Amino acid sequence: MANQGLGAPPCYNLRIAPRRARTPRNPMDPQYQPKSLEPAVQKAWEDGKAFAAPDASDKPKYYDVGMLPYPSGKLHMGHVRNYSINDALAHYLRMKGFNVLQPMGWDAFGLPAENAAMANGVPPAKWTWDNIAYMKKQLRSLGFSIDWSREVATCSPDYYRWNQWLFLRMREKGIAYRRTGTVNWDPVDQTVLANEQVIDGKGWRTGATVEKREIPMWYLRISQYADELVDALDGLGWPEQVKQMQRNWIGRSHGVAFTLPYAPATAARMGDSGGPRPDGAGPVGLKVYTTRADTIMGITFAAVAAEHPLAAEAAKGNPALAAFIEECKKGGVMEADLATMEKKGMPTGLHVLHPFTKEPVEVWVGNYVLMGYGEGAVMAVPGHDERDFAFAKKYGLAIKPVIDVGGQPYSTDAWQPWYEQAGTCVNSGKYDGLDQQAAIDAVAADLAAMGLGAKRKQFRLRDWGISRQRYWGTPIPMILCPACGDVPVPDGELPVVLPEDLVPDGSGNPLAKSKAFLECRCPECGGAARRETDTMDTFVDSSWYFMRYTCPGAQAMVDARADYWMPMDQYIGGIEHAILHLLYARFWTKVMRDMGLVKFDEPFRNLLTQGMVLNHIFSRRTAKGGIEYFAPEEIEAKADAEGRVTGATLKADGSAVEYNGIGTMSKSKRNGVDPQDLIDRYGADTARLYVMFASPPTDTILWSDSSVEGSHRFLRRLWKLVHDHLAAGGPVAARAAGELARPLKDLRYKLHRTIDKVGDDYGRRLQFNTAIAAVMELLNALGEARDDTPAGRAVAQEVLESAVLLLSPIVPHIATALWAELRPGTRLVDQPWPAVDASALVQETVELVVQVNGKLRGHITVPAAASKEEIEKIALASEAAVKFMEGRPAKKVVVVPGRLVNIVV
RNA sequence: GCCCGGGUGGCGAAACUGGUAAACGCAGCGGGCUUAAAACCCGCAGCCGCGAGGCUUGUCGGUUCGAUCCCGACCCCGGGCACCA
Repeated sequence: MANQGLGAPPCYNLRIAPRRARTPRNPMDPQYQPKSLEPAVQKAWEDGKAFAAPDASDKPKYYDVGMLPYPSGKLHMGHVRNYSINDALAHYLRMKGFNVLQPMGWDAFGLPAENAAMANGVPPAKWTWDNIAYMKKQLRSLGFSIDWSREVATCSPDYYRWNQWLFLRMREKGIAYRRTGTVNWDPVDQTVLANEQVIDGKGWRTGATVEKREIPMWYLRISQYADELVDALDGLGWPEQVKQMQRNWIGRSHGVAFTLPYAPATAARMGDSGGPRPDGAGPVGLKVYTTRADTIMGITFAAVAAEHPLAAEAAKGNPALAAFIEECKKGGVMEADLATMEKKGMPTGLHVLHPFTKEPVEVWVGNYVLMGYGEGAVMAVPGHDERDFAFAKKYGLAIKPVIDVGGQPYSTDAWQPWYEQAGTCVNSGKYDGLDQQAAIDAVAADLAAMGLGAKRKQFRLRDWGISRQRYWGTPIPMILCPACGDVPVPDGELPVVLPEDLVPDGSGNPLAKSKAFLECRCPECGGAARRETDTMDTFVDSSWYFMRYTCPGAQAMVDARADYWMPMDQYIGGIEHAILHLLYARFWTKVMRDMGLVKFDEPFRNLLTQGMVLNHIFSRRTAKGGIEYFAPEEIEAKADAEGRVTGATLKADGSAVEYNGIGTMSKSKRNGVDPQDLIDRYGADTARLYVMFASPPTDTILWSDSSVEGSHRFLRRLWKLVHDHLAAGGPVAARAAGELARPLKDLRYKLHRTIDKVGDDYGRRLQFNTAIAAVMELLNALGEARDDTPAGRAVAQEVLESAVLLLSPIVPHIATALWAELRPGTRLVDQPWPAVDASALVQETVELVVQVNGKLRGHITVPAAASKEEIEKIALASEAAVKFMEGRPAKKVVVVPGRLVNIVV
């Protein structure tokens, strides 16, 4: 408008729409318009198949996978965070010359689909496939460099047939087997409940008190691989934290298993003499396992789980005990609940004998003894085991200290953490004075000599129960024949296809009511038979999907292409999967290896566990006693001065709701944040930049959308810097190495330091927030060093090209557009990662900090090559040193080259 | 309860191997540009103190010339605990 009226009658000017000067300019838009720019860039990638990964290449391969999403309906911020990290690495490694594969798929079986079906009557299959379609659109709009030709949905028969096939192979090898297991039972709905569906010991829909129930289930013998699963952790490029969690989970311990012989009356009751068996099968009595055999002289009672056979025997003719055992069946099976329960018990009236003193020891039933670990029975040493101690205090049982820890005084008044530390045996007869290991060895040897026991390696890890009494999962390919028993479905009849039109109603598995599915012929005798209606745990689905990505359409479970891509180079997903999913997938891989299907031992070479994206959780009880959740945006929350939420009401009607603290974003708790608003308002690049800049990937973040604006502002600034540079004379050749005057030399120093740092952040540290900050600093420095001379413009060109390349893994759309303008005729996707110019990093002087007694007092500038002695001299002569030494002599001078000088007076 | 993490300005964070605490950004304040607003640009900014200076990384204690970082105890928050995924 500045040239309004120039050379033309004003009346015409009013009619001409674009009143801006029509100077020849770059065809690109001077405004940053992600809405139009991003789809155009995405289309160009798609048309050029820019991210299709060939199954063979001269380049080294890099297989980069994000844990596949559950198709819950919409993406949430956790997904954006996860796949933005994956994608940044994928782009970075492509630029570093790797053949990169980044695939995507769907963990499509699971409970939420059944819940949705119950809520609105839509079959789980339709709900799931609709969600997949929507979420795929969202992922595409985020512009991730995914090779979509390899997509896997675990609910498609082409995929789950191989779950069934491998299950049958495992059964043949005895890895899959059937036995009873304990489940949560809702007595009102007459159905098995998932742990998640049990809230405070009650069914989530009915509010009824949950009970434990024993039912037959299929198990996979993961315990057979326990040693290898522990030992192989050492060689993995995983966070130490995750390896430690897996080690503790597997819980390999070295202890002693032995028998506490029955006392004579008990032996008679148990129908046995109490002596060694004539058949040599070992002595009869109560079998226990302990890692603390050194405390054996401190036994004051024994305790068994409520489910232990001895408890059942003792309950005969003891109504009080029978009632207690019955009471122990109340409540769910969750370990957290069992462990926090008040310790309760009851004497059985039965006795065993201490193996060495032969004194009678009373056997109790204790609700804190787990049937699933060891022998389901323990020798109780309240003096040195916290749980035994609490139990003994409650029931007035004797507490006998038998370990001395550094002479500290023992008191039975209250438990002290050091009571369970290793020490020296006391009050232990012949073992007195022995240290822990010597005592364990001696006790084990004596028990062995008596034929009562031996050292044993024990694991905490239990076999993997895969049976689920649910519809929306992989059918277990077994047939139950009244004549032949359990009969496997023949390979030729796989897959056993899950019908997709059933709608669960909350009263058990609809497969069990579907004649079409249920009724079949026995493959062995041809008689009428029934199909197994249990389906597989969805962790089966996620135990090998990453192998199937590598060989889409394979006629076997996997083919040779899996050997090219696997093992995976980088796996990224939430820390909540640190144990179960990652352990099961490792186990599954080893089984496949032992069957000759794959050649590697471990599936995931490197692992990044991203922190959770957390949000507030609000809920309230329903009239029936169940629970319902509310999204944070439906809530008006009140907070105290420290920002803690103290109360909350529903915006709609002002009714009170309960605040449940903060927790991970999930569909079931309704506290996920849909990133779609962000994408619609600011574009994918801003959303991606924001999640990457907010914090390091391993940190948890509490959701807040307040600083998104800043990320968008930065991209606009970048856009403007490039366009201002080009407007001042078009693209020029970037600065090559060579001598420059001071401000430009400093700018190039900053540039190449930044290239070095950003590469290190992407490639080694996997920390992106600091990489982005470094580029921000670089662009700030460019803005300050405005220089329109040819040399200045050449350095500016180099800085801008580099900044675009450095940011491109995180914001690929804007980077693609800006690159096309900075280097017309070339494409960003063809560019390598920028190289560091070592000559730009040479400096003549360095600035050091001067400290007196460890406190910062001033700065000195010294030649980069100065020796420690020279630096010390300059520092002592500096103004700051003279002032703060106050004439005192230096007792000591610490020189840290490149950092500081500390003068101690 | 057990196992694994975390706690730094008003907020997100940085400090990578024990060496300048608070880079980079958000929010804020002051100024410029504008008729005005938006956008943009410049500047200020941990706390106390007029200042010199002192204090500050959940709390308390220790090691060290020097501690956000190592050690001990405690408090709080998150993840997992085997049928949520």
